Order: sequence, then structure tokens, then C-alpha cells
Amino acid sequence: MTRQRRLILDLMRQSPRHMTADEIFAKAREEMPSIARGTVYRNLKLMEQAKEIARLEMPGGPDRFDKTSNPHGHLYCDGCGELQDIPVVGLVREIEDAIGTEVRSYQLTIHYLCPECRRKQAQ
Amino acid sequence: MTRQRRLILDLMRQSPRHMTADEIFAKAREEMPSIARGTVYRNLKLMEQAKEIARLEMPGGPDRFDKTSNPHGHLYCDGCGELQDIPVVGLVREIEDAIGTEVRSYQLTIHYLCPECRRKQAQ
DNA sequence: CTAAATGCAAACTATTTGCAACGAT
DNA sequence: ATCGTTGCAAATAGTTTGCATTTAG
Repeated sequence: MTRQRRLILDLMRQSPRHMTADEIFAKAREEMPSIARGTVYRNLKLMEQAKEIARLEMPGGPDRFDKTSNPHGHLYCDGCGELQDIPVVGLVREIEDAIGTEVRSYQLTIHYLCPECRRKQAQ
Repeated sequence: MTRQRRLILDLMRQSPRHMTADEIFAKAREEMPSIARGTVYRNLKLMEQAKEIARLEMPGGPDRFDKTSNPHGHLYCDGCGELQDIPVVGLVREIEDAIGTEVRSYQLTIHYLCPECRRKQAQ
């Protein structure tokens, strides 16, 4: 556990958002100007492999990282790009029944318009 | 509808697989050696925007393209990388009930081991 | 002390784009 | 003739990697 890795983890924990690697890098630079972009990417990959964090692949944009490790879906607002977690209770069980074997992992992203963006669009 | 676009569409229809842009490009070159990679990417993007085909973003690999336009989920085998369609009946309705608003689109990929890969791994 | 992690820069993969030439209507 | 489309090559975005140096245990 190096200073760099600790910093990356702390920044992720402090942010309520799902940050991109470059957002984490930028914030990290503020506190540790010598940190390299490669170090951030390397640590994110290592922590992903250790299942300490999860990588979210975003259509048409950089990956984002999620500090929670318990599996869940994501709710993506097509208006403002904000991303929220959603519990997907029952879904996995249902699918396991349907395919007759274990689900190893899954990725679910629901695109919608959040209340605020819906309001703006209505005007 | 140019010769190039028609060729790209035909190749997608002929293949039972979900091809990557480069796989399509390679196949297209066999029949039309002058076709450019950029043309394939451009046409795939145009057809995606026209909702004639769908783009599937694959974790850690190039996007794949799906000739069917009706929404459905995907079943990805972590062993051999093969990809199948799965109907996801009811899921969207359930989620709309939960979030109280319309789902504009979604992306669901289930990772599992197909029967063949499961057998190989058991040995 | 030594194995692992870092900083840096260059490499890489997938994709997009500017532009002059081409082709369909 | 005109306007969209192509082929080409260069550019871009995001990420990874090789290597000499530094650091944690």
C-alpha cells in the first residue's frame, strides 16, 4: 500500500461521484504533484482485479470507477450524464433460472432522463 | 445507399456473429479491396444513429455490432468470448415501475460460462 | 536489502476527422 | 452540376507499457 494508492482510494471514497481515471488523476495531482497518470491507471486496474473497486464502461466516454464492490446496476441520465447506482434485486436470480447456470457477473445500465432534465426538456 | 454501405450491411446479415468494425472491414476488403477502414467506421456510426443496427460496447475490447434493432440483453461467455442475444421480458417494465419514469434504452450484459466452457473447466 | 511500485515518455488500440477526389442523382 | 460519400493519412482519446529510479516492508 503506497502513498499513491492510498491517495487514489481516499479520493474515490471522498467523492460521491463515479469518477473517471483522469478526474482522479487531476485531483491526485493537487495533493501530490509528482504522481503520474500511469500510476493512477495502474492502481485502478490492480484494485479492479482485486475486486476492491469496479470499472464501469461508459458508451462514448472514458471508464468510470465505482468504490462499492457489491454488484448493482446503473442509472444513467442521457441529459446531464449523471450516474446513480440502483439495486437490481431479483434480476440475477431470474436470469439464472432462465439460463440454467450461474451468472458470474453482469453489467446493467439503464438510460433515462432524470427529473431535472425531464423538466428542462418539457419547457 | 452506396455500394460500400450495402456491402457492410450484407456482411452483417450473413454473419451469425456480432462482428467488430475491424472484422467487418477485413471481410469487406475481400470483396472490395479498395474500401477504407474509415468508411466502415463511418457507415457503422451512421447506421447506428439511424437505429438500423446497435452498437455493443465490450469490456476491454472493440465494440461489436448487432443487426437486430429490437432491444434485448446479451449473454457473454467469459471462456470463449461468444455472445448471444437474450430476450429480457419484463425487466424494463419492472424497472420503470421502480424508477417511476420511462426507460429510454438499456444495456445488459450477463457474464457466464457456456455449457462447453463449463465442461472444459470442470476437467 | 530486495521486490514491488513509481515517474516518465513512448507505444498502442480503437476510432474519428480533414480534405481532395469520386459518384450517384 | 451538386452534394453527399469515399479513400487516405493524420489526428485523437483513452489506456498501457518498458525502463531506469525510488520506495515500502
